[in-house]
Amino acid sequence: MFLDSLNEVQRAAVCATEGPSLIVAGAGSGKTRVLTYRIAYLLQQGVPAGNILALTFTNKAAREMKDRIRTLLAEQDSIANGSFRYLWMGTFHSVCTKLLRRDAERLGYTRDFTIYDTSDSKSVIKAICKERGADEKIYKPQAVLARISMAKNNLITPEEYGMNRQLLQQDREARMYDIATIYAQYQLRLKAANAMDFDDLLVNMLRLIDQHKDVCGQLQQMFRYILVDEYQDTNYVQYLLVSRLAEPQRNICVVGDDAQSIYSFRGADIRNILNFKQQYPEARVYKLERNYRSTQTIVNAANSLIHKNIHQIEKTVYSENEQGAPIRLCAYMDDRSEADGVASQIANCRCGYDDVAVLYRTNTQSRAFENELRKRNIPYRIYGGTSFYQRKEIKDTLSYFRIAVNPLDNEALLRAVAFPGRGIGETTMKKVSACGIEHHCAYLEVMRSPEQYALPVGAAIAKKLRAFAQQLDDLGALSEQTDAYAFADHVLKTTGILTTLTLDTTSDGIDRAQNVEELLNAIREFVAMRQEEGIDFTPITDFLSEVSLQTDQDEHLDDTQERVTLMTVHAAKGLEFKVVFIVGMEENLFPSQFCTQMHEIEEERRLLYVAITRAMEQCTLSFARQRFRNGQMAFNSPSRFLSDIDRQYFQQSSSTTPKPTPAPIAIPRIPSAINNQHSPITNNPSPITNAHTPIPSEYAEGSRVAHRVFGQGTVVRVYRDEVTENDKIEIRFDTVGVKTLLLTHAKLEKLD
DNA sequence: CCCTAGACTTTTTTT
DNA sequence: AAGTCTAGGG
Repeated sequence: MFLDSLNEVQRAAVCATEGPSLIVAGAGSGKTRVLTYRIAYLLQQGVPAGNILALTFTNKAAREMKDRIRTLLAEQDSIANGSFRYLWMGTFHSVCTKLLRRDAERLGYTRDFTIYDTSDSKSVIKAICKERGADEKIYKPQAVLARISMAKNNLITPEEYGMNRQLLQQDREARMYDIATIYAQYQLRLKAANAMDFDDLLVNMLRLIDQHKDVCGQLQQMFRYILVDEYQDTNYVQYLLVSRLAEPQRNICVVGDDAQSIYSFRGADIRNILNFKQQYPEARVYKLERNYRSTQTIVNAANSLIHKNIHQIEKTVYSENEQGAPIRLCAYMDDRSEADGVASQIANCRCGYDDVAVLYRTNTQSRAFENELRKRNIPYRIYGGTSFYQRKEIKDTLSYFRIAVNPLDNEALLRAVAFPGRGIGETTMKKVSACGIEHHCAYLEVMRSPEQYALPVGAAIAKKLRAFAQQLDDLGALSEQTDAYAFADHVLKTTGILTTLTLDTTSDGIDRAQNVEELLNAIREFVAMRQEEGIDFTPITDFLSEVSLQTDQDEHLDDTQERVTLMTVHAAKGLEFKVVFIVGMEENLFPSQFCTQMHEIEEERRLLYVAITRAMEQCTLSFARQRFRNGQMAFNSPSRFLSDIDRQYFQQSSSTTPKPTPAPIAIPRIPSAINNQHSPITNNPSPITNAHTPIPSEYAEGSRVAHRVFGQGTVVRVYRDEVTENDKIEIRFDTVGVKTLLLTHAKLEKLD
């Protein structure tokens, strides 16, 4: 029997299928294993796959789990093998989307509703703020959206928001007095556009089951077994959703680790897991405390760190693996030498590239490592950052699909109008949108018949508007009859997207054209895949709904080459690597500069805990004494967390070299006391770079030139900036002082 | 209306 | 550094 490979607690947790269970799973304790075995076990017990709902937090986790179950069932040669694909498994958001599409009409949406991503949402908020004449310096779209999102995650309606003293007080401190109204308008706009944002997917799902008892009953009947991974990262709405669906059978199994809760910034509430036992008094609790992944040194070092947190569930994670190598700590002069040092350590590493990961706090840190790895011909794979579907050219192209499927999608319309340029400008679209809002109709509708809505535009523009509306309407009609691939191909060719992109022969422009080609390929593959599943007709709407929640771009990059993995610590959750480098261990970076309160620092500490426990054999921490950030050099002291880790687990330094050295050196002194004070970022006005080479030019040093804006001046020098690889000219203007301009762009006139 | 050059701002993590 | 915003010229 396949349960033999589990330890006792694990097996018990797998087999306790009836009633609520809480599995507290320490890092590396085989949590995913228990979940996958549990599902496989259920299937083997004859539970139909369609009755099982498994919720994960990221796409990656869902994919991983699916693969593992597939493998497990294949090994077992199980009869359950075939039904595997009827499993309900995915992120909260993707499962909710699928369920919502079936019953969207009940909530006043069509089944083709659009999912607005963050940039769509921000754009809506920006428009609202502008219309209201709000100060853009204070009402930053991102900040406003964060407030709205927070409210939604806690199921607070706009009306409730307006009456909530605590929220209003917080807003007052940020000098935003109007969030409730903006929130209300925002919701109206989305509804009118037949669109939901990420949070709406969850909130509306909850509304659906709360307001429609039949749907609720049906889903409760269907999901007889519910499993939730990473339960410590669920927010209030997710908690309510799970609670509702689990009634009345209460076959709910949640898995999590409070020590790995790292998503409170998006509303995750650790109390969900802490209070589970109170919510389900009959729940069985399983504690998985033995770590199978890492060496004792790594586990103990991580423990010593996490014990510095005040709030935690009592739990002893231990390893019976080898003691293993000590944790290494490397100090570098700057970010570049850090990347250089890590790359050279990777090059000399005896293990395969697949076994190595470089983990960082922020996505922007990846660049330095990319450069150094490329220099050494070390293949790497980068996760996160701006995903394929966020790129401008892709978003532009997708907006044509979006509007064809959902003519109310105003954000898509605004994008489509702007690219490729067709003589309909911002001013005109401002009028169109104002008109659409006033008449409570889609912007597209206004464009169809501008005169009917008394749009104040000239006849020529009205004609352009009508023509474009007609084109989009035609696409809409076509999208229903044509296969996704044929449709996309048609859109690319008839709207001028392809021609415009191929016109640009700069290297970036070629990239963009290729990206769009790749999108077309992805659609072709999608259609082919569906065909294999026996679905003959795949309209573009199916592709859109599949793609809108997809964030990992290079999933289909299934090459066989071994690669080093580069990603944020957040993205690394749930993964493991033999060798892990955790870089940028500096104050104001890790922990992030934005945490001020203790609970935020504790979350960052948990984040480092997650990072360290990804390592199986070797873990190396590093920091730089100075690094380029936002175009300036920043000096930060080593992270306070370094002194939270018990010294005995570090490699003891044999000699202390005070000299700056490019090679990793043992840090002479770990900051001893906890430094509660944030050391401010020091700005160095003149970065210590000597990468400016004089180049020959028609503008001699000391010669007089004239600029159309800055007036006359004297050339100081002309040089090549090795960092940016731009040729620059520095001029001392008579009236405005010294300016540095791009040589190729500056429009200068020589004076003799 | 559209483009360009220059100024100005932004700072985390993800669905 | 990189992206967004704006003024001004075409």
